[in-house]
Amino acid sequence: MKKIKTRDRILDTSLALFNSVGEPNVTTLLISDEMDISPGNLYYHFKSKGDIVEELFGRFEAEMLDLLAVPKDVDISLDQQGFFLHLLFETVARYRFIYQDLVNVLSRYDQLQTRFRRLKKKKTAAFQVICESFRQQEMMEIGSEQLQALCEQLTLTACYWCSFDTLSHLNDRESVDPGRGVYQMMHLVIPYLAPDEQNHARLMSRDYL
Amino acid sequence: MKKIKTRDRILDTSLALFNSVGEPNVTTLLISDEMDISPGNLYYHFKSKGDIVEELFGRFEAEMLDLLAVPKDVDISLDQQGFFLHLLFETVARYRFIYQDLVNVLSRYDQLQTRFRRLKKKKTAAFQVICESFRQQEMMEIGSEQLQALCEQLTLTACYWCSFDTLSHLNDRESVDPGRGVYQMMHLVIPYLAPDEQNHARLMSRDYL
DNA sequence: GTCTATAACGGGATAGAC
DNA sequence: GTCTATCCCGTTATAGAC
Repeated sequence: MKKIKTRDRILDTSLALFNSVGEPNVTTLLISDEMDISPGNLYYHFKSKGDIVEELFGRFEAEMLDLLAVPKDVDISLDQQGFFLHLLFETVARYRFIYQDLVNVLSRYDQLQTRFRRLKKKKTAAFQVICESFRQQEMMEIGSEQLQALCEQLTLTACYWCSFDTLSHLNDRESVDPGRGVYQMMHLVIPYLAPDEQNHARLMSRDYL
Repeated sequence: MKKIKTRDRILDTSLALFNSVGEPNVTTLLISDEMDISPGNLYYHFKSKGDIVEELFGRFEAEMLDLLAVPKDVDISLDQQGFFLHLLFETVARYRFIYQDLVNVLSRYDQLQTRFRRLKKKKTAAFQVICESFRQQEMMEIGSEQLQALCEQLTLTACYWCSFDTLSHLNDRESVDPGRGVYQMMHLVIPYLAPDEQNHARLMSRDYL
């Protein structure tokens, strides 16, 4: 059993603390305390708290970009979409601290703003590709104005469902169930699906509750 | 021209600053500086920064509760709903600082948590009443499972649209256009409306762009 | 009611020994 | 690589004069 490097342990515990009590409420002292190392040691590995945040954001960004690289002009099935949504919500949940105080976090680390916005655009684009595929397979019927609104709505929900959900149970902020989010997303799409697909999607969505 | 009381001026400037740079980034010094009064003077009127936040939240809460008191068993027209949404978004936009760093704000002033959650529930309930009215007028056809998902979605959007929108233009955080939010909300409802109403709603929604 | 001055605190960050 | 001790600064909050 290989020993995990201190640097990585810092990132891991930081992430856990950020998620559970919110990034602004986490001091460098708390992090080092939790790990039973000295504050100085922490600053040996990272020259500032901001650096930790940025590196965590970088990880998130990389995972998301990887996930959002949806191939164009390929037939996407409802099940594949469900799986995609599942992964998406799972990833967001793992880095939920970013979204929970979004404006605050982005305003303090301002190089993150453009990167975050790019991510948001990619998200919308990915949903557009998926819907486009559905449309080509004649599984979906939707006007272009509605499509635009739908994809925006999907992006909004992908970003904020996790925060919205924790509002309902602010007590235990450790565990987050991504299922409900997937369920909501599917129900956004369902009205625009062809009748047969609607039933399929409805049945599928229940598995996520 | 009557002189505005200092106490109220503090609340007003605080609100403006909170909205434009985020509550956590606003110090009591900044507030008093902006008003050209001394920090001590500020503390004469409010015993802490938290008190200012709480009083502003109280105002928001009162306005919202007033707005959300939708009468039951009354026929609601699409136009009335549009007006309601407009007021709703306008109010949220005026107190958008609460939502922009929601988790952070709620975690630091923990008595606000339950109050906020109650507000959220009332929001969902109000949407349910409206949809119920539509259904009774046979303007809307929707299953109870979908209805639940729809109302949750409406609540989510009502809460977060404003923050989501400012992400697109983080430069000027002073002005917020509530129109797009109303537009999105309408497009959530449209798929479940009867054909005639759909057209009406679509036309209406464009006015908000 | 409003001001100035200052105390008290907490968090981020550094220096230097081991 | 890790530790202890310490500095610096911003922020909240208070004391007391006007």
